[in-house]
Amino acid sequence: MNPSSAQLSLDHESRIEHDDHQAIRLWLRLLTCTNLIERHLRNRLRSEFDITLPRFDLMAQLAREPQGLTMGDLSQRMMVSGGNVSGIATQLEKEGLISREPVPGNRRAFCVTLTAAGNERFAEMATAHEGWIVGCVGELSDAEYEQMMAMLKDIKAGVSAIKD
Amino acid sequence: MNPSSAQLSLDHESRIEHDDHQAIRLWLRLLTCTNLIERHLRNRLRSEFDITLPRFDLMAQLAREPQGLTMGDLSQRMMVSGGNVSGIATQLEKEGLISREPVPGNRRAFCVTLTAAGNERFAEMATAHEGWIVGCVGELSDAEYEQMMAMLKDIKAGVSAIKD
DNA sequence: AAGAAACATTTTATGTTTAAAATATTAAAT
DNA sequence: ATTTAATATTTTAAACATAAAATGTTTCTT
Repeated sequence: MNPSSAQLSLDHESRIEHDDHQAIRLWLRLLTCTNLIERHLRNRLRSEFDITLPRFDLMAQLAREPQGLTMGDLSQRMMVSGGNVSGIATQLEKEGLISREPVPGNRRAFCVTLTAAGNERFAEMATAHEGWIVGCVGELSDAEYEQMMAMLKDIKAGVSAIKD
Repeated sequence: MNPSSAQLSLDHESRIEHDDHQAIRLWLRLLTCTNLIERHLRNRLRSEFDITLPRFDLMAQLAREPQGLTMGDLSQRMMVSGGNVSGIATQLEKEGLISREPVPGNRRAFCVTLTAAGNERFAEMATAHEGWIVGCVGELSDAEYEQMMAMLKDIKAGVSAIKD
């Protein structure tokens, strides 16, 4: 109940054992950092713009592609299930921030785009959002940034190559 | 609908714009990597051990502390809300993998421990789990590992210092 | 001792997320 | 033409997650 530990904080990394593999330590630290940043962004979006992170995420993907994306595109890019996108899109549509229109040549697909209101709203949020992220990971030097990006690129490629 | 992009994959990073700050690129890549690994672990745990990641997570924290942890300890270390831990613990208890017993000197707290069955079950999973993680992030050299750990440590400290 | 404050947990209401099934459309192969 | 397979989305059910309220316990202050 009162574990004597030399650790500074209690989080995912608390579960590390002496003999754990390097890889596990790295993974748990990675997970902790991502969770901390994600929580921070989530809280800020809520308190300052009254929006959830998934909704912001969907809008961010659309802001990048003015011509629109299909539901499947969004699912892939947001890295969540299709059913999930369906629910989020329904809400954003109800709020008038996105529109879902049938694609002329393909009656299966829907083309999702930001409405004028959505664009305006997203622009407001994007600036603040960028500031928060710089506040989280902006302290690294250019060299460190390059190193980190390269290592993460390798990890990403490796994991993507794994077939479940 | 068919954005011409030089990118290799479609994920969180798809929303990067040319003029985005370094920090945003790093954050989105970090998020992508974590999501990919987490999804992989989740799929494996389900297909090979029929358990969810949160339940495994809770058991992993307990395996590290044989004397047990309180619900509050678990909430902090798993980085999720107390109510969430309550629900997960209820299920694991129902499955006989953990036990929740009152603490002698403190009638507010509960001491949560792995049962014998829970210990046995966790041991089986832990070996496989370590292998999966090594497969995800084990390709880095020792030097790279040290660099990454150091940078993430700084990020973690910085973000932890932010008061919402 | 009494009241106030902090603590530990559970419960409730709401929302998110996934996997899987269901529905429907399109494309390919007989 | 018909079947088959692949695609795109929605719906459903179960699990997960949070915030906030409720309950009960302990500690602190007076």
